[in-house]
Amino acid sequence: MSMMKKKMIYSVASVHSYMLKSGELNTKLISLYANNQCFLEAERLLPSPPDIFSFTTIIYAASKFNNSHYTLHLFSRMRSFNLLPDAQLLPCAIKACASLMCLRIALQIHGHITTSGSLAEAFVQSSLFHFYLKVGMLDNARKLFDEMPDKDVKSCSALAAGYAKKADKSNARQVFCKMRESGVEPNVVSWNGMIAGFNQSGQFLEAVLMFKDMHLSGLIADGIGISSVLPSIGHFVGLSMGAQVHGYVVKIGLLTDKCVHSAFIDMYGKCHCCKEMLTIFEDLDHVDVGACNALISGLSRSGLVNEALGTFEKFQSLAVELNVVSWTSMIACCSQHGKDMEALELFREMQKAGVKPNSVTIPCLLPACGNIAALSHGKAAHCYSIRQRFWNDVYVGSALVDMYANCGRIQKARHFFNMMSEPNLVCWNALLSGYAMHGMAKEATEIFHLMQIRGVKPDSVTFTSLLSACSQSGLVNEGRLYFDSMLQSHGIEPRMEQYACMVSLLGRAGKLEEAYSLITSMPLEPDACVWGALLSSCRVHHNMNLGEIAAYKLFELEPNNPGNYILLSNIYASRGKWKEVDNVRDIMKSRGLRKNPGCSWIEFKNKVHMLLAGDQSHPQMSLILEKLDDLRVEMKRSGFAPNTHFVLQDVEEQEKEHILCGHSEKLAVVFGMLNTKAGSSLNVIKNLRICGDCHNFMKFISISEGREIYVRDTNRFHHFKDGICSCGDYW
DNA sequence: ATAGGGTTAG
Repeated sequence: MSMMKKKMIYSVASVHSYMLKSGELNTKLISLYANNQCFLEAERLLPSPPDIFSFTTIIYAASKFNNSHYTLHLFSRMRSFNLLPDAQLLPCAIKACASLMCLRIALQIHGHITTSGSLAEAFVQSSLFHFYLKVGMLDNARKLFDEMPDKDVKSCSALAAGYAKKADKSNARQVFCKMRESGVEPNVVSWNGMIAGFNQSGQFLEAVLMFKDMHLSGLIADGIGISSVLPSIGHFVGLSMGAQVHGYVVKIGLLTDKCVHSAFIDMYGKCHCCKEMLTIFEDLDHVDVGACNALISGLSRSGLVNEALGTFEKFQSLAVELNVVSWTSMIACCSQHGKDMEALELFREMQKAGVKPNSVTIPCLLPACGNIAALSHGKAAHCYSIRQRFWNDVYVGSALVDMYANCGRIQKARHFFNMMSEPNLVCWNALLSGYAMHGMAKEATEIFHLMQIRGVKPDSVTFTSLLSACSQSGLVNEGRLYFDSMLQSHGIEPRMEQYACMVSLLGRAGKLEEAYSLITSMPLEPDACVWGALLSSCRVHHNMNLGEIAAYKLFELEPNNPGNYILLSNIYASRGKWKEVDNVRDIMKSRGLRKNPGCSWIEFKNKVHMLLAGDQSHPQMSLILEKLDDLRVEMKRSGFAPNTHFVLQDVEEQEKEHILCGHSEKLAVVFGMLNTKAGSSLNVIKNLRICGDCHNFMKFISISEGREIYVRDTNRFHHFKDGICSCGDYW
């Protein structure tokens, strides 16, 4: 307790004892205690039965000091004595509700106000109006607004800004224009409210237009307006306008405001102008957290992950007080750029540093858990969300659904989804993509129909998941119907992703010609994903003609992606066309792809091997064996690590796990092992989680029962049973 | 007795 307060109590106490002696206990004394924030003492002095005046005195004081919980407590206590508050007291309670976002009590008070007729009082009306604005119940606010006898600049601007914050362009504009028409000119605060509102609701163009209109109306922007419009410029309009505003700000001398600085750094970061961003940062007099955070996110946005990490560490060593935003940005940066382990580590350090993760931190962290199937970390984040009561946040919720699905726990994802009270489209999509990833088409279509029943409008992402689920399960007719319904029933123009899904759907089902004619007739210029889908299908069905067409398209579109060359050579190999295989290899070489053929060659070798293991009576058996030996020699000669598959056959059980962890081509190894007679090999990889150095496509494997195996690549889980993948692909 | 505007993380 401060000295001041101690002294105060001391003197208040002596007055108290004097008054007790003289028997003059009254509201003045209560007021004395309450206005010095000694509420318990004040409450103790309430007469019995308490009267309305004493309560009023304490409530005023509590409200004056923004003690919202206490204000509401007194209010309910007063009501428990059947004392009715007079109108003057109502705004205090409503203000407390607003600061606590307590809707329930506010609605009760509103009811009381309506029945008691105190709504006629302008100040009661006004406080309720602002309450509804604050909690975003615009319809209620609007009703009160329309009944207001005199609508001043403040209420008009507040309502218009409220609509802007809700992205309700037409209402925002309407209220704003009406205000001007009725002769009330908006001031800088009114304009700023509109700009900030539109910016926050993602109406970037609208925010910029408002800023321009303000300028045209002859008003000069202040720091708040500038820092509200800059993010929108960064998002939407781009550099030239940003630079214009920069000049304008320099001219009017506003480059002293902290937020303006951060906003400029952020704006240049969003436009990927790292040089300008750094210049502004270096010119700062004082290192401000906001500016640091904007810098980190700017570096991250341009993919400069190491620079961002370095900057972050530098700030730490400079003892800059890094806040939640700083840590969260850094975690987001890592999990977005493949540094998943680092993200988990940062989350730990953050808590060690005493910075409390919030509801934004969790959805930044969870993708990192999902990427490397770090289920225990994901679960810990889930528990934390429950303790902090933000598991019902839609961002947290969808990230949790995603994480569980990525970790192979699709039932858990569904279970969690069912518990959410108001899942939004992103949550539904997360669940749907989880089912798609697990190849559970039946569940995916059920979810899609449930969405319709619940009135959730699907978007492009929804259809990508739905179609990819159909594609994996071979539901050709259903997939076609869904694809056609996109435009016809839902008004969504199919995009590249959906075309790629359809090509894959038709292709996997063996309808390669149909897939090809879809490609040639599509209204968009097919990209690498579309051709890639065709090439993969051609590999599955050993279709050389279309495979060549697709592959050569891909060699143009992504000449440096070794995967395409490998796919084509696999098709040739499956047909025993060894000369063509060598040709492809030569093209690779000529394009400088020799650097890392190891992985590719092992993959190729394994596929040949799979073919061999799967079909002992292959007509070209001897040729294949011969080729295999050649490759083995070639591998050794090029100095690559010992061929995992062969090594595994020769080593002791306990060494196998070690070898698996150190190699990138585990997947093929796993497959190979399933095809070998040795059942014992399965024990070695049981529950083995591979993370860290492994190849992008092979993040982890999990094994359920017996000879069934689940393998996840970047997009989906593959279910292998007795060496056969449910999706029909080879691995 | 109440009341309008800001940056950075998803």
